[in-house]
Amino acid sequence: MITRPPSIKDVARLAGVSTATVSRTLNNLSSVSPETRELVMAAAGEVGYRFNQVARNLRRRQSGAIAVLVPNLGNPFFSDILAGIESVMTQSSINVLVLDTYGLSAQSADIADYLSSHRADGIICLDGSLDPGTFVTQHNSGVLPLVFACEWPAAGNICSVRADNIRGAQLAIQHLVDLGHTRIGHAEGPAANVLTIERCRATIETLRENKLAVEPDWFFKGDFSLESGAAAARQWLAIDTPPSAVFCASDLMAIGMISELNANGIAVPDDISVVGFDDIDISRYFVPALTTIRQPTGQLGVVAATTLLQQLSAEGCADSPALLDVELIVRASTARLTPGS
Amino acid sequence: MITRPPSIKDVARLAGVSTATVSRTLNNLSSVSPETRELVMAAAGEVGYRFNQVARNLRRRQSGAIAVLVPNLGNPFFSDILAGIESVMTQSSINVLVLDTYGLSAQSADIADYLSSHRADGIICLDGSLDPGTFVTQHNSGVLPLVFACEWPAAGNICSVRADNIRGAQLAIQHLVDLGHTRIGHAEGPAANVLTIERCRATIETLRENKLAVEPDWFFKGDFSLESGAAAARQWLAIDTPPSAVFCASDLMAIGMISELNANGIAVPDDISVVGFDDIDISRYFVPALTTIRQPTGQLGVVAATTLLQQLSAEGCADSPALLDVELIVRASTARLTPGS
DNA sequence: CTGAAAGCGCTTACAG
DNA sequence: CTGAAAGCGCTTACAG
Repeated sequence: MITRPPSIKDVARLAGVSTATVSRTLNNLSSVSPETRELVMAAAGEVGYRFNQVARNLRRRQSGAIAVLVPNLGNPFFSDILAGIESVMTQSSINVLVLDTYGLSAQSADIADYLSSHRADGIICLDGSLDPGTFVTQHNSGVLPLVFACEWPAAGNICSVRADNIRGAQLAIQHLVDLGHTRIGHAEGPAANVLTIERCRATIETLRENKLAVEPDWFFKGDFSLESGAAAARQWLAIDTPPSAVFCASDLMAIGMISELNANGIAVPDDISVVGFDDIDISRYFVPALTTIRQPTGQLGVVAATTLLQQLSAEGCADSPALLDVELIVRASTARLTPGS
Repeated sequence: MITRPPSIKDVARLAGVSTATVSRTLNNLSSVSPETRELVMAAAGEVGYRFNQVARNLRRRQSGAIAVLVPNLGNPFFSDILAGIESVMTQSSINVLVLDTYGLSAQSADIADYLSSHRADGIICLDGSLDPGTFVTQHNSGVLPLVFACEWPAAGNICSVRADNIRGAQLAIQHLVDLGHTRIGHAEGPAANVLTIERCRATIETLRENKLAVEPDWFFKGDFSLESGAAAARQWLAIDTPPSAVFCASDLMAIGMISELNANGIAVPDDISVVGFDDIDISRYFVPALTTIRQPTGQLGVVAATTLLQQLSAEGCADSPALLDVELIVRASTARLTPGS
């Protein structure tokens, strides 16, 4: 025979106290006497009591969950951030909902609908292309507590945590300059993406500071993906005087590019130096091992989660974005410019 | 001034009907007359009504969420499965909670605790090392609806969806045999893992069927990771008569192995052929492009989600596990055995 | 330190 | 087709 699971009512009855006292005990409120506490805990154990989060959430008018909007779950870079977020939230006993915005981005109404039905108390958004207006779903025209991580919307003053993309691009370009390269190109991320814009701008500025040419033909459009790296390689192959070094906006692009160059008889780093961005796990095992800019991926998730937690406890968000350090990792895909190349 | 968000009570008042009627309208129950329906919808729009899932869930004694237990979120293979699950669940308006079991596996009590507080209505577990007993958290000593995907517990008759690992290993080994290899090794996944066991067993059987040696020294212990592939390479280098071909239990291991071999002057496929397993995105861009066994990763997630949905609607689960097809993808990391190697 | 009671925002048998 | 009412399992001012 199927009975319903025990509630605090059953615990209260067995312990001979009120449900209020059971609740206080379960919540570790100090106002419960040690004797009563023991009584309640014993009763809870005896009836096999299991706390019901849904009931608490309804009463507290919250969902007990935060939503993470991921542009593309399949991308290891994003899932690493997600792992960082998850580790923090689990400790706070907050549920982590994942939403893949891939495909949904177009109709962000879907996302707004989803979030508007009181499913999440806050949001971490890894997709900078999403209009923050999407999240204005609260009553009182308020916005759900919201933190952008990694990417962020170009407009407005939104709470965000970021890697130092400017410095990343500077490090990459300066590294190539220091190796003697004078013809340096850049394989870009998706147009309009803030990361694309920052890395691209810093690339150009650093080239100028070094009095090097900024040659439009050496800037290849892409979208962070493996395939767009391969496409950049094909463009490179078609250029009369191609750059001797290319800074790619992601490791995946660098890998795609090197792969396609290789298939066409161009050797890295002998014929061309390539720098990536991200330092995903595979980079150090790629052949050649990738020189790249390391982002603190997991840390990005951890800080974003911590920041959101602060917002949830009404502490607000710092005015300026949290900027996390990046680091140049020199491996085998870059080399000193040799006369032949 | 902060007011509370409108509830069906507010909608009912404005529409001049009962909350029951509002609820029926919102749930698209046919028993509502078209006129009333319109009245209600108009009122809902006017007050800016947003449905409250938490309240529904409490009333229906459910959580409206399923939990996905992932051994390691950072592994692109798992996040691809997660993406498949997410796509199905979102359509059914069910929340997807992610739990990284990395680190928690030891104290599976944590997981049991988490799940026992009525947070999830069902579970998809990608971690075969987790004891299904962990999920016996329901009252009536019932088990939460549960589907294992990709991995599964060795003991018992648990609902699961799997790739055809046996056939995958057969395809890999037969491919190497067909290329003329006679000394064939295997880089294994983690000990005690069902995938390791199945792939290993099928490897041995296929070698025997082809009357080839099963040489213990040619079986390298690993754990699916890049680093364990590199470790296998170091072992390979230390062998007097090493195998001329190695089947790796994962693409990551294959990549790690090839990378380390390369660093030691051994060329793939000239000196040794290597086959992977999974066909992760990067495999076709690796240098050399990986010959591998393709698993229908996203599909694995989709089928697991669909299966769990069936269980949730009390349709139960098929007795035999769902077996998804795998496919041999021949690329550049394997080659015909040449006299020199 | 503890209890009685109201209430979170829904759903759903029951009655009409 | 519709309403009145009970109830999901908690929390929390209020009173003592």
